[in-house]
Amino acid sequence: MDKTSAKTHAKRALLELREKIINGEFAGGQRLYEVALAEALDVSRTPVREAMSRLAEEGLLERASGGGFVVRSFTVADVIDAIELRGVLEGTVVRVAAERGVDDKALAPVRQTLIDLDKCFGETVEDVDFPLYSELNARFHDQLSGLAGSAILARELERAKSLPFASPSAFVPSGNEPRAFNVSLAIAQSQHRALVDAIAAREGARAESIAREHARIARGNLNYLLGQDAAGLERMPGHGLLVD
Amino acid sequence: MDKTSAKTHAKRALLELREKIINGEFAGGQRLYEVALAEALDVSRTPVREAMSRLAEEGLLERASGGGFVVRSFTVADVIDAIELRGVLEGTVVRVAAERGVDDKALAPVRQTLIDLDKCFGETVEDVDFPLYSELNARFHDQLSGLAGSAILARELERAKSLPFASPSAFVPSGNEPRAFNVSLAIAQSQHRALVDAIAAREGARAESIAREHARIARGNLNYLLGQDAAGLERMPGHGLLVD
DNA sequence: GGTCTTATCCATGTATACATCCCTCTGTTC
DNA sequence: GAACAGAGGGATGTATACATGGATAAGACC
Repeated sequence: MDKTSAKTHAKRALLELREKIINGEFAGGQRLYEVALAEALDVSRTPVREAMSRLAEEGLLERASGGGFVVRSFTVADVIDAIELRGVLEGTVVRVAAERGVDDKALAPVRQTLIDLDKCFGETVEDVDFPLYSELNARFHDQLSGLAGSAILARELERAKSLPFASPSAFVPSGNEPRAFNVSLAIAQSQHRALVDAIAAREGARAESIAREHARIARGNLNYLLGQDAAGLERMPGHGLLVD
Repeated sequence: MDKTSAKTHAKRALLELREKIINGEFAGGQRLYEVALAEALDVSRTPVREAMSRLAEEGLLERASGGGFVVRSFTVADVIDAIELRGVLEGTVVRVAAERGVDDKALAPVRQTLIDLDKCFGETVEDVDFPLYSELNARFHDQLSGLAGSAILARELERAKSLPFASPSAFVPSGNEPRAFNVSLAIAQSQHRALVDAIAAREGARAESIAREHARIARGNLNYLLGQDAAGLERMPGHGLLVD
């Protein structure tokens, strides 16, 4: 959706503000002033307040004690915990899905995504269709959310994934990465298959532990980026939210 | 805090609306209209919008697709899942706390709460100080949240506990309950002790599984209430949010 | 009689004027 | 020189008038 064509001013303000925050145009911890933003976005304070309120729901802003909003800031430790949380919640969803049972009909689209994901891998380790993998990976994880048939669990998992660096596709390499980075994609895909098998076999504990380990790939990739120069970490989605 | 003395109209509206929702004055799924609420609360639409936005953050309201808010509604299955979620998140916090280590100084106030909780139990099974137990139990669980030293995990756990029926003290009996109900309090307290021991011994897996099992007591008590007549379920906090 | 169109109403969206509160800076007094 | 008081400015809080858009009902035409 083109952000300039959003139906209401509040929606447009929401899209623009979210983009600015994620792109790091505001420093983590920085306070946002209604009047200044209203002028910058060329709307009145009312839709700005509405947008900021929604961003607080998303977890990108925090309400300040004396009123107003500040950009939420994250340390590297927070990023690690957010990834851990996502893994725990995905693990819970797939465990519960396995325990309660998922019929083949509901599992079919997930299996189709697995087949599509396989097609991202070519003859050699270097030959990977990164953009397609990233898209299909996101689809796979989205499909997982609903498998437990629990709106409560799905909702909180979606919430956990909404932080840009906690998204399942946050650390998918963009190409020309070290060999080990590419190999991790093949490992991830084998975990995808094992996960679906465990759900189908109603092996809840296995499904849960695979999901948690799967999220650890993201943490590993984060650690790799941390070992690079400063420019490396800047490739992390939402790196502008980092402080320290 | 007296709700009539809140600093701003928005805060007062928030307190009053939250109370009305939890007490079931609005049916689950019912749409809330700004103008009607503004008149009922004797403020303008602006603070009402502000309050509703915060209630949406809390999870008591949902934003409707075409704008506006509806009271979030829960089925019994949702209540079960919310309790499960709380157990999973508490489990994660205590596991991570155990893995990362908690020094004695940080654990001391938790141990003090354990000692205080013991004092709630008298000579006989029937002799339990319910109000005090409920208060101290809430304190114990609040203290757990911070043990992992993770703001991210603590925040999401607090969020999960904010649904009235998912709170750790939601199903603490109020007195004159069947013997089995009272016994469950003693079991819960023994789990409290085992939990703290596991954290101190850095036994993450044990701590996690105890926390999950501990949450199951709430589910058991819910099932007990479901087996009673209709009046039984009405003693569940937030029963007004239930549909079906 | 059915369907399409139009008018009206009601709810939220938006802008804006004004209120209020807090913080800061300055000036005066002891 | 220090401390308190008052003034001023800037931020959010609030009320309200008006805009907009969707749903619904009524009426007219086929």
